[in-house]
Amino acid sequence: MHAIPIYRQDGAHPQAHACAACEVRSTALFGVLDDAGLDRIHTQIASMTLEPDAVVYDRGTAGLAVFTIREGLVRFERSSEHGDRRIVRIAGRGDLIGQEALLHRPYADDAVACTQVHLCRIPRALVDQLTLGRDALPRELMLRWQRALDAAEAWVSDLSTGPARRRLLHLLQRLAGHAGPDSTIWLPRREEIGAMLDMTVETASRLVSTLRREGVLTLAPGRSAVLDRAALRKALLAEGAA
Amino acid sequence: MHAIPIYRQDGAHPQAHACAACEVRSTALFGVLDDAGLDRIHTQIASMTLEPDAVVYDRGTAGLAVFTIREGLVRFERSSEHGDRRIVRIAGRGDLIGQEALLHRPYADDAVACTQVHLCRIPRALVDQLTLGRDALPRELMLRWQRALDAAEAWVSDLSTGPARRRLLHLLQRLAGHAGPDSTIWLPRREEIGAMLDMTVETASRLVSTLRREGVLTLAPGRSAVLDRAALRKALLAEGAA
DNA sequence: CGAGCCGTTGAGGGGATTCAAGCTCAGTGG
DNA sequence: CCACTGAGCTTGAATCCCCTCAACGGCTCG
Repeated sequence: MHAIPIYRQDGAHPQAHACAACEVRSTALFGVLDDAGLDRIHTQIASMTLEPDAVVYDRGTAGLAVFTIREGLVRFERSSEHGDRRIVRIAGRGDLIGQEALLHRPYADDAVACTQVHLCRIPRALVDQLTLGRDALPRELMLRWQRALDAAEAWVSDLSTGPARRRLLHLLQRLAGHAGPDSTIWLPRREEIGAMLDMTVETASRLVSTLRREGVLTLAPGRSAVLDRAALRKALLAEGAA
Repeated sequence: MHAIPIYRQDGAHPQAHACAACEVRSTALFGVLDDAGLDRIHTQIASMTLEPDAVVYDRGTAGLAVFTIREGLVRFERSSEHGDRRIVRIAGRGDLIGQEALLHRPYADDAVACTQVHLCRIPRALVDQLTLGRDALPRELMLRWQRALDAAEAWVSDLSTGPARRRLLHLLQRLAGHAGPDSTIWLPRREEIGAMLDMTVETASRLVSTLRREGVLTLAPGRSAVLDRAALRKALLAEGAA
């Protein structure tokens, strides 16, 4: 690890400034690149902002780019042949999404913004080009793949197992991981909770209300809420004991 | 794509013969290697056979090797802090497992043989060494990672969503994908079905019995069964219509 | 042969769904 | 300004699916 700035700050291109100011640059995909590789990339990376429920990409589309999440949450959806839709994973700040594009494969899920999202769009060709000859980048890529795989498996074991209340508590715990230090989390719509945890909106609503009455959760305006982390831990512990 | 044999057949080392005879060599990890890279590897790859319920590796262990499945099925398990265990994914012939070892990370799951399993154990150091300078291998690795990710997400959307009967039908459909042309599938124990689909053994038993009576399934000795693929399709279709 | 595991089936209860009715609140147009 | 509307959330009552508890039969194995 070096203390050298990862992205060069002397470029004239506007994106150079954006990269230099990027809050996640130390953990981002190109964190391993040196100056030699970095001069070329600013002009090809586009910074984008999406509003909640905006689509990043559609399942089945031939992808030409991967995306780094600079800020916000993105959910991955699949709908079965039966028509019902299920959220299979979420990704947050610092995560790389749409990696299947690098393999010239169609996107595997619908990717949709949960909150307002700031993304960097990285063309496939750029990664291909940087990958040749180097071996730090492939390793970095594989690391991200493994992270995604781990998240997907954890989704099965935490959010798709056991009674509804426990699944919701696990979801809150996970959302807390994406929260600021003030414990203000993004709280999904009831319908979205349903799609994440495979339950109806009514059940989701009942459970959220119960947790609110128990003091685990305090609703805040605009799809957000404040968590009592201690109470959440206690509630999760009580689940296990039973 | 070339028609050249992927593994050299003139080596004196016993593993060279095993590799030459390997049924999955065209789809295996080293399928992209040329002769130059192949001479060294035979001596380092170990062929192994495991009986059902034998452990390939344990979650949390510092892994020193990845494995290619030559034959059989392997399941990935996680147990929550509550003590209950959930199967989060299965892998079959041609799949690469334990890839996190390449990143010097502990294994993410318990990996357990479902059927009798034939594996090739590939030391991490060997892959590291072959990766340097080349770029075909990283691509091949990433492809496998993406496959695993896709499988994990499909597990959420197919096997963890909806009523018990539909989940079981989806599981059978998936097992059919690993079956021979005679439609004889490996049928998990009821307890294993429970861990895969998050249901009790009693429910699993009842549903299997029902499908047997409906003619979708015919039990065969030794944890196997014969599927009526047409009846299965019809049953799945009926699920959607309702 | 008894012990133990696995699978099956039954009866009863509970948790989640279904169906249904209000509620709040932001946006719209009279 | 305010009724009107529709989307999202909440709550209630009835139903049903699945779990729990329980008993029993087949099978392997010591």
